[in-house]
Amino acid sequence: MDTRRPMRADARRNYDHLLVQAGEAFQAHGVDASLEDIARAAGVGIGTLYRHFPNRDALLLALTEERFDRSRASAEALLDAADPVAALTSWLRRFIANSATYRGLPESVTSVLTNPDSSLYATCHAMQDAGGRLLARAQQAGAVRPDVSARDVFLMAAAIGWANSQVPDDPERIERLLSLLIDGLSRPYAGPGLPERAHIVS
Amino acid sequence: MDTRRPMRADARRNYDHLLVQAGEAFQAHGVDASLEDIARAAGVGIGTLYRHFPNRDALLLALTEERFDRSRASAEALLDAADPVAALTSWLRRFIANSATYRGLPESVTSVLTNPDSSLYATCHAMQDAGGRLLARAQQAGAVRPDVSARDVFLMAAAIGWANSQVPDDPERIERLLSLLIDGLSRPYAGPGLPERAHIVS
DNA sequence: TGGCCAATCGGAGGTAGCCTCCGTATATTA
DNA sequence: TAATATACGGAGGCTACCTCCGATTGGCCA
Repeated sequence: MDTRRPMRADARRNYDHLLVQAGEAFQAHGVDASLEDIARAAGVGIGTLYRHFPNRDALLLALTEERFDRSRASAEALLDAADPVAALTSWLRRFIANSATYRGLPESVTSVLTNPDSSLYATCHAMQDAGGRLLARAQQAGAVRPDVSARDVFLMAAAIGWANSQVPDDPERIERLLSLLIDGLSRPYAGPGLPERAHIVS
Repeated sequence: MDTRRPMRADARRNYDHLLVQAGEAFQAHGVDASLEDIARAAGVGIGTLYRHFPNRDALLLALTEERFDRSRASAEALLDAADPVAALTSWLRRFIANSATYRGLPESVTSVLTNPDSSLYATCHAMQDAGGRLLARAQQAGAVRPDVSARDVFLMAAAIGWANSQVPDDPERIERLLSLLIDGLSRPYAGPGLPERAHIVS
């Protein structure tokens, strides 16, 4: 299948070092970390970094693609779960954790999803589609309001990841915000009063 | 009260031009717009920009302070409104619109709120405190779940502003996402089943 | 083993944006 | 009109991005 030669030993070594150092730099400084620092930390010239990874996104791709693909697989597995809302919740929790891996990653994820030229586009869309099926299932079961789109749900999930990275660490915060989102998604009590409240105009 | 002399006429003129051009640049390119471009557009040297506004935040402050202060006043006025949830909703809508004025502004707002040295700190905190009283009132009325903090609510509101700026314009989106948030905040129907759903672990 | 060359390396250098500093220009006041 | 406080402007030092190409080297073959 793969007709390309294997990498030369030095190239392979540098590639691996770069990935390790990029991971640490993104962890420490967010996805805007200096690429020259990464090259220096990996003990290679800046030209070598750019040859292996022609832009910042390529580096991000190499570091995150597998994670996003596992998230897609996880969504597909959860389609068989007993409780559709629990399945959706559990998958969203994972999606949020993924997109909060590095500071600035939620921005990249949402921008990738609207940019077909991005190398992560296919992976992210497959993940989103799989999540969309989880949402549709919960809606068909009547447990989630039917008027909400997958796009809006993912946006909100990414937004929770963003929010969490904006303020000092609080290990419980993601769970609290996710719970707010899930309650908002859940089909509200259809009695008098409540469901209309959100639509009152000022 | 103000013991300072009035600005020299040329200084005043330049100051005004800079503000106008900065507003347009932030509108067009987000809060990371090039300051050198702004100076050029205003017909002044970069040194003049920095004398009037020692850093980017000072420019942002001058452009947004009044808006945030009006938001505080609006929160205080809404304390007398008949329906506490409608009042909170209406104020959050305004808060979101304010923090979505420029791309990147939600980041600045959340960062200002955790940085007492920022010149916008006092204004933003006053606004947040006023909003917090609106939330407390809705909670005391039993219409909003009591276990949610003002901090989390503002974070989510800022996150909605962020989300909206990440993807192509959709005039209805803010309203849909806000409605999700409000439904999540609203005290859920206390019958069997629903309220627990959000807390199921994977 | 030795030599060749394609693959790989490295960093100089051009671009852009940030911000400071200080010699020059000018609005204001007397 | 002259003196002076005030304000101007942009050169220049810094950091980061990214490209290009001469120097280097790993791997293969005789």
